[in-house]
Amino acid sequence: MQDPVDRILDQWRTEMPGIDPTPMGIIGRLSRAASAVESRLAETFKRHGLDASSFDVLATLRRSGSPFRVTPVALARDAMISTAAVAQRLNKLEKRGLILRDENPDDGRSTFVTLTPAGKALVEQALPDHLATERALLGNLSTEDQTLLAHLLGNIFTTASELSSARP
Amino acid sequence: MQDPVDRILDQWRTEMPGIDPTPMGIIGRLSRAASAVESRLAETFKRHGLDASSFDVLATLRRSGSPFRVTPVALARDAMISTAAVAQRLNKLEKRGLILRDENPDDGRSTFVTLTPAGKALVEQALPDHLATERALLGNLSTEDQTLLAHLLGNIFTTASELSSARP
DNA sequence: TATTGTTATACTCTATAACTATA
DNA sequence: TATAGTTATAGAGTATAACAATA
Repeated sequence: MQDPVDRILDQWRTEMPGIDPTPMGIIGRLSRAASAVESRLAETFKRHGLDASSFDVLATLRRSGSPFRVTPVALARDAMISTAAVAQRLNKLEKRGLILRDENPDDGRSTFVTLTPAGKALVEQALPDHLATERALLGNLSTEDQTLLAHLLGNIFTTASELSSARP
Repeated sequence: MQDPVDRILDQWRTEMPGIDPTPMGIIGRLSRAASAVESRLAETFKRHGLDASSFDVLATLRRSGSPFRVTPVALARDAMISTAAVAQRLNKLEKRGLILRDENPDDGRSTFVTLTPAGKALVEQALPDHLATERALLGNLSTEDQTLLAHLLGNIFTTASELSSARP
């Protein structure tokens, strides 16, 4: 059974017999799977007036527990983006009344980002739908396969992170 | 052993005991792995004066075999982007002398995109380095694990594609 | 001096729409 | 009418740099 990725590998084997394209099969499928999954998740978010980055912020606040308050630095670390990018995400969410920014009385430099009742309601409304989509995406995999997949992906993530920090 | 994704799942289990966040563990690791891998690949491409989308086009042309000629529609299908996006990728590559556009004498609407000798040389120079990076990213996985991972990812990709086309 | 957070700015990538030309 | 391809344009998202304020 030939899928598009297998056909690509065959082309390479014919054209460049000296090189082994096997790794492309795994990395290629990783990219394609991630991108297809992303599209499905985006559809779900859109139904709730959200996108992945907005949901990301709201979900981080929600799962942090009462009082649903996190600093921008923590949000940046969590999402692996710059604090400037966080500030712009927050501007959008603040305009919509989904989060608000408070001063930190103990540290004048710092800001508290807090989920508003509207923001909490929205993320709690989107969450079950989001999880249903994720469950559907995994629907063909047994529990054992899912556990295995999580481990394999975790391994790649770790390797990729170490590769990066290995270059000074 | 707790990784960041496990901590996120624990937070959800505490905050929303009614919902099962397990699918987030797999989908979350898929996104993170893909994004970390993408960063590593980008570093390699950069060393050769390329980025992922440019490499993508050049590689498609190269592996198509002599005369290294493909139409924009085929490139769009292959990369899963619009033909307008392809035209803009081609403009960049054409300015750099890495591809050229010819008319199709048999169909006046159609264009042939051809790899120049410079484009061929560049992609052939980048290819071994690119594969070495991919191999390094998979370095901790046995051959069996890699085969398994390819199957699991293929399964998710298929499910995601069917989910999408299932909505009319 | 280092940290927190923001804005201004520029960059990259994409899709949509409008258009030309050919089949 | 449908297909191939292009440009113009706008939108989304990011990072870098510069800055203000506080630690």
